[in-house]
Amino acid sequence: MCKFGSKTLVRERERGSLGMVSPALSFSGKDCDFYFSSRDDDMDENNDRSESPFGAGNPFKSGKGSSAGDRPGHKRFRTQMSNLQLKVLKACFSDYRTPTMQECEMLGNEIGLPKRVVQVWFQNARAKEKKFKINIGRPFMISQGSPDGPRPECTLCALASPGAGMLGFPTPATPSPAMSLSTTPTKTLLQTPPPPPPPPPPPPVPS
Amino acid sequence: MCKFGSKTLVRERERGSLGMVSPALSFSGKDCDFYFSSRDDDMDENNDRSESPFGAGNPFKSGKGSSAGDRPGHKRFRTQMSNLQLKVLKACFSDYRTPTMQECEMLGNEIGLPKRVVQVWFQNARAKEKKFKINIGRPFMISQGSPDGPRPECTLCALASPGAGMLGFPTPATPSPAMSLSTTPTKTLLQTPPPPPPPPPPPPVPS
DNA sequence: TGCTAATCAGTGGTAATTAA
DNA sequence: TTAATTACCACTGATTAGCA
Repeated sequence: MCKFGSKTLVRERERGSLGMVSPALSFSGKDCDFYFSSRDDDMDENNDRSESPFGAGNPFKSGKGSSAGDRPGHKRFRTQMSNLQLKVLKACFSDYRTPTMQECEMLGNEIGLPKRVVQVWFQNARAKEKKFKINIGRPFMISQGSPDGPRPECTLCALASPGAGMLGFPTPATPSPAMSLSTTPTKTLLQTPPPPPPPPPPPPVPS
Repeated sequence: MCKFGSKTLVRERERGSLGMVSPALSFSGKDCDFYFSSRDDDMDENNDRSESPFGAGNPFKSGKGSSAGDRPGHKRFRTQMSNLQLKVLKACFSDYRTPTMQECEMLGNEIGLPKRVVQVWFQNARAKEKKFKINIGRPFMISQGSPDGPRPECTLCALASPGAGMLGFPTPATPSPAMSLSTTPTKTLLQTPPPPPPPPPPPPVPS
């Protein structure tokens, strides 16, 4: 089984092209260096966006092809996100924790970060949130309406509360199997409202 | 280790389509721009891909007889279906599980996917369904009213699928017992009307 | 140092292939 | 065609490592 291979990202998930109505973030962020890790697991594709409003000065992309990471003596690049970028990311995160690749890409374009970075940020954010929840929920003192408590509500509909910030999630700290519903409601990130909901039923083959 | 299922989410979102009525798929999907997958390793893609509603990019795989797949170093192309496409496919699947070649072709045209992809999808769908059926019939706790599927929705809000009939397609193909619920009903949040909560998308950035 | 971006390693779903 | 495999790919959890 091949575990990972490089990925060519050809994938297109649900193309949010729909209407991305994104709020046009026109930030003037400042720095955003991307680096590319071309390691296996991820793909990186650097979309070249060298001119994004967020400023992209990419330091130098490590040569990519060759695993830049394993290079001893090579520093790993660490993207320094601007406040603005973080703000946007957090805002989005409160809405949905697991954007699709495509959404990551769009969002990345909006704020001037490579898709990969956005993706990683979300991953880390999810991890962080989870860890946090577990911590507070653990110790004996769970009694109470614990903040994170096992909220019976459904993750589907209970999106995080807007103001909630990261912890807005209902998901119980414990990943109960049953819950694997993973809250990820993937939806179009930037709330693209475009096409109404139309699940066009399949026509029984137009014969 | 039960981790959560991952991705599944992207796909099957709400499936209330059961009733789906008007088909009307009039997509013009056919564009099919194909991208040739870039090859070898990383590279990336970046260009935005097509814009058709379906986006279908058909990679036209297997082109020549030289089995595209066996080519070492050559990645096998993997079609990434959009939600819309999946929705349609599932809906169709609920109607008839074994469409003819012709039907596959027509359907493919409607949604912008090559006949072959449609055909394969149906094959896999049948296989998955079968597997699923076998699985649920076994393990403990199957009690539930629904013979076919786990109901992912939440009772609180009942947001998810109303009738959730799962079109005949039990999405959860997960083998793991515990996970069987992982059907992640991902739904399109976007359209979730419920919470008026205005998810602040990306803040308008103060320039 | 703590926070967190990036990476490593492993898991699971599923599109595409191959065998029967 | 079905059944079994193979290969792709996004995700999670755990680490590693940069920088305030």
